[in-house]
Amino acid sequence: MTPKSVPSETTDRLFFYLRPLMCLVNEGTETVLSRELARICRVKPSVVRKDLSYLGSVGTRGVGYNVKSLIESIRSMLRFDQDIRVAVVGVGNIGRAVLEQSRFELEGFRIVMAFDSDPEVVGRRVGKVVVEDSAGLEERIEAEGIRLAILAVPESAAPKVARTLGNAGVKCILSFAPCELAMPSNVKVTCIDLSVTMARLVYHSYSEEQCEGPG
Amino acid sequence: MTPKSVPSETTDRLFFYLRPLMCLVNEGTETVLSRELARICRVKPSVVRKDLSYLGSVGTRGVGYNVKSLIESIRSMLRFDQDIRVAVVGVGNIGRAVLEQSRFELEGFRIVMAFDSDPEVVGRRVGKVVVEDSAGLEERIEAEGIRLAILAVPESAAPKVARTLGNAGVKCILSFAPCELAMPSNVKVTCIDLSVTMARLVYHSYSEEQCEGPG
DNA sequence: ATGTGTGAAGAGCTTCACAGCC
DNA sequence: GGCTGTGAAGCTCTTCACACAT
Repeated sequence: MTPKSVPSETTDRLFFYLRPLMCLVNEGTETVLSRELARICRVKPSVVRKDLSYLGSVGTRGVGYNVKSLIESIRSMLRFDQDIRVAVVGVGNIGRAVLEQSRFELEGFRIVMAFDSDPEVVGRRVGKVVVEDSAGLEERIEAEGIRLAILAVPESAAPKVARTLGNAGVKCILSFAPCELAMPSNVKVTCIDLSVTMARLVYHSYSEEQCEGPG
Repeated sequence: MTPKSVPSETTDRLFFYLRPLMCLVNEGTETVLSRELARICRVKPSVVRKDLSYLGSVGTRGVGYNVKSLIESIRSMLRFDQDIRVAVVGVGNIGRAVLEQSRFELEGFRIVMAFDSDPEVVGRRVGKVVVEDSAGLEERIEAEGIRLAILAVPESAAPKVARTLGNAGVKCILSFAPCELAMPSNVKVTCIDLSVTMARLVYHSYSEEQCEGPG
């Protein structure tokens, strides 16, 4: 039971608000109106206000929302108030891209380990970590108490590696392999599936065309 | 106005059903029950039946659904019955990963062009295409009538390149740059935002824990 | 007997208008 | 005056039970 039953759409949007808010704070903006945040995120102002109302009364009537305290409130509600430690498994093209993304640190993630089975890659430094041998994966991840792993291994290896991660106590897997991982329900899996994403995108582009086309 | 107002959640799930259905067809399975498809996709059988009912009466009572004709029906409704031609812009780690993903062809996508501005990369063959110079991007994409582009350039370059793509007539952009592209409404943009995805994943893993923990 | 197709009830989210506070 | 906070209405999606087809 959540304290007051926050709609899941609302929590999804709260995550989404965080990035523009951090941009605003970097630009030195102190206050933001529901109208502005709505414009940036392409939702309605009333949606923003309703969503933020689940945080309590975090705004000031007649003035708007204080950006910094808004970020804090959101991160607190989303259990995102301390850095999340991440392990990357598989250092191919995708794994490298993730490891070299320095932005993650600014956004509350810390990549603390990377694994690969290729001797060519093991021992090399990529981003801020040195790639370790997959052989020690389970033990190392369990020892470090890693909650979230990014799975960037070939599809053929994915289910096996995922099981190992589950045994090591990982609770979340972000997978780039577009296949069923068959994990128990206590391990949450999200799959980045480009085919599905692209197909949806194209579909929606046709629908819009119909709506906006000349009558 | 859609013919009979298909819920957007339903179209989303229909895309999602396609992959397991194609696996089934590859395994030689001819018939599938709503119960099985539901188990694979982790939804309820009644959801599957309701979703598929928007395609018309595509199943046989007492028997199930014919896998092949189901795939055809779904692809037809989703306007996904012919290959989608794709251009990849930016051949760094992510661009390479996309270009080398041979799976896309099996799933209805054909990557026909790739662009980069780095002379080191231009002219090289990656996957099935030869990387072209970004200088010719607008002209080439317009000439080929590309509808969907995958944007895998550094964040700093993303908005500018996106504008060029828009001018070239692209209708859909799948972006890996986690930033606002500020496109007009006739260009649909989907952003692969790992930070948001990871944060949501971790959040949900905590909620589950509460529900399933020992009372 | 078995599994699909569907109307109607129910749950959840969105929207709007305006009260409340600065 | 200006913008937030919110209850209630409206809408969309989900769920369930059972009629219907094989």
